[in-house]
Amino acid sequence: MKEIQLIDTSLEKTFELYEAKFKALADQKRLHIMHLLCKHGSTCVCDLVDMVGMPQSKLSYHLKILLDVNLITKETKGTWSYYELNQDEVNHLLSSELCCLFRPSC
Amino acid sequence: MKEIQLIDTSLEKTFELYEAKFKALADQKRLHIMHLLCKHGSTCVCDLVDMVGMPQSKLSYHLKILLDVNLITKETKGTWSYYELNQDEVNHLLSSELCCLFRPSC
DNA sequence: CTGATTGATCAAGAATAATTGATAAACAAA
DNA sequence: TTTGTTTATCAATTATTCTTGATCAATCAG
Repeated sequence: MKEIQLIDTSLEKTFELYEAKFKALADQKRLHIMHLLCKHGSTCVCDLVDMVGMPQSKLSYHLKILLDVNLITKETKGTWSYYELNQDEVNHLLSSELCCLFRPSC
Repeated sequence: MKEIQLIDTSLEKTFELYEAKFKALADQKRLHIMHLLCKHGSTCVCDLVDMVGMPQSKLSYHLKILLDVNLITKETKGTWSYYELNQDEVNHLLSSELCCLFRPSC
């Protein structure tokens, strides 16, 4: 009984975690951003703005959502912020077919 | 140029498709439902109501969302509706680790 | 037929998420 | 210091999604 509770609790935490990750993935614009980061590697926000054609504040909003669930990483150099796709996270989450959308070799 | 357009268009459609699938996955309750369907196999709504402890209309709402993106299937027998996890779809979408959450053998 | 059960759908309200334009903080260059 | 650039954040609006209780259609049992 107690064990079952423990199992249920950890399952609940697991579902909570994946809910957050899938929420981040559940948006065309963010999938596009991830695809671009995959194709171009580490990219700064000002370049991304041109690539995706959306206002900077909107882009930052979506980048933060992806960053918060570890789907991308960020490195700041001076005034610039460089974002990069987190391949490991993508691989752990998605099927190999789907990973192909976010894999440079595909 | 035309080719690039074609590629972009199909990518856009691809992102649109996965946005819908990830939206369906982006909810604890629905992940839980999928997990239950995986563990118990084909299950009717009235039994699911007890398992998940949510009102029937709410459950039907979430089942429809999963059904619409093909993550589960439905078979009606008389008054009863039996739902089942679509293993193939899950496997095509998620990593093998993650699939384990929705695979009877794990 | 009558009455009960199953499950989908609807309308209204509540809760979340996305968008926008403006501002602020951090840095760089003159 | 002053000016310009880069990026994050904020507040307000808009849009989307979720929840609830009620109702309806279909089926079944008596």
